[in-house]
Amino acid sequence: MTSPIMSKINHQPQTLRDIVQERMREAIISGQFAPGERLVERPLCDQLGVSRTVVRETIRYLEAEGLVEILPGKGPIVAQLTWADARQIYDIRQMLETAAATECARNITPQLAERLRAALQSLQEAVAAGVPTPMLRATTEFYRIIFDGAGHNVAWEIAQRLNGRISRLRAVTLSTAERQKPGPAHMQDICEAIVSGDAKAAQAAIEQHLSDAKQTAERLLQEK
Amino acid sequence: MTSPIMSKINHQPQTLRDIVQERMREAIISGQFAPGERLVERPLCDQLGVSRTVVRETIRYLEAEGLVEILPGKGPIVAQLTWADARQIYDIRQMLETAAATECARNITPQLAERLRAALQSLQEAVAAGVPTPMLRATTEFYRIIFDGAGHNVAWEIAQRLNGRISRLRAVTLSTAERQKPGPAHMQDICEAIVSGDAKAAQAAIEQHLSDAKQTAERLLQEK
DNA sequence: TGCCGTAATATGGTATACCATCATACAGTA
DNA sequence: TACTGTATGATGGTATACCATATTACGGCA
Repeated sequence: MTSPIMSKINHQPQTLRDIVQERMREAIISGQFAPGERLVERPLCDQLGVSRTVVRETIRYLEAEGLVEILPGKGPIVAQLTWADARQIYDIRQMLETAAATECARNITPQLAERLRAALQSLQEAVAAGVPTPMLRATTEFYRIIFDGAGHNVAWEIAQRLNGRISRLRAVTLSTAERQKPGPAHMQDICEAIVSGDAKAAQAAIEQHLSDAKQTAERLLQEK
Repeated sequence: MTSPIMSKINHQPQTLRDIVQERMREAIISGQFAPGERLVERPLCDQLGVSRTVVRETIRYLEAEGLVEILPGKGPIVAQLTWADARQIYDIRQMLETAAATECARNITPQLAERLRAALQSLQEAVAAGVPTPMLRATTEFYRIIFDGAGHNVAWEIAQRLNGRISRLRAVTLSTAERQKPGPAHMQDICEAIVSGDAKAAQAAIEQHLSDAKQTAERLLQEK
């Protein structure tokens, strides 16, 4: 009875909601809907082959996530990002990531170090290949390990949500900054600092990295 | 035509959703539903006099806020708070509040100082009266001014959401700690530090305050 | 008496129907 | 021709209907 064969089977009903949520979030984050664009429910339903119930519940969720805004009396639109908000998001990310890196450095173990190095490796390969999506994914994975190593799951959720809101900026900052060396170099600094348990250095590397990203983002948002 | 009488009238449709959202959030935060308690939709509908559509959309929103969890194949329950999560929440709050106080101190103006002092006054009166709800409200208002003065609206939203998740703890920590002097004293320290533009002192006061709250919270959650 | 199977019930998931409101377009009139 | 009023369509808000699943309760059988 205690054999793994007879352990509780993992039966996750995977509702339509979950699928649609995932798809719409991805669509917004990847820029398939422009900021400010109206999300008209019925066409979305046709497109996804589901009922309005599902789409509307999804919209409520994404609204709470900050990816969608509701214009009262009008309807949902894709959230628009101001520079004022973006700036704050970068600042908050810096706090969260710094704290996570510090704690992660404190908790460092050989296994954790190995995972970090592997993630860094993947990241560098993705950067070398130059394809945006895998780069973003690898970057996310790298940070996920840091937050995980720190035991900062709450902060991770917040950071992820914030990242969703600045996704458009991230896509561009990654493809410009990251490809031109400093980005991956920073990542390597961060990795090495954490692995060697040097919290101060990690903090500095993260600060450097994010202030670069912030600057690039500012240029982008200002010119628009 | 430029007279205020003929300016655009402020017509906000106030949907049932908004009302129900407010009510249910309040109900959860104020502890009218116990953590882990199932939120059965139909009874809620009867109670509130609305359709399941409205209740379900509200649940989706509160789920994203972290106040409600969905057990797959079961349904929604009031989110349960572990000490591991609570601890992180206090840490994140400390970062956000410290940053806000620092920035607020940097931006201090006579008007802002006046608003802060007034809020502190109200807070002290509420504490003197000893009624929990006004105390919570006054505390919230005090912090709101700090975040507002810092221009940290994004951080404020995050802090508010985190506060929702630890509301039960806050209610208790406020009624124990705050009434016994240190709480209000800390608030006064924070206020004075900001008003005099002393960011370092504000940071120290906030740290002191939150580490107290964190300790009280830990005792509470451990014993449960 | 205890266990198993089936029926009834509770409950969430999904689809659809209906209504109110707002925008738009068209037609009629001055 | 210009303006106004009405009709039509688009769209979100809300309610309801229906289905699938999971739990519970009860009754029959060994």
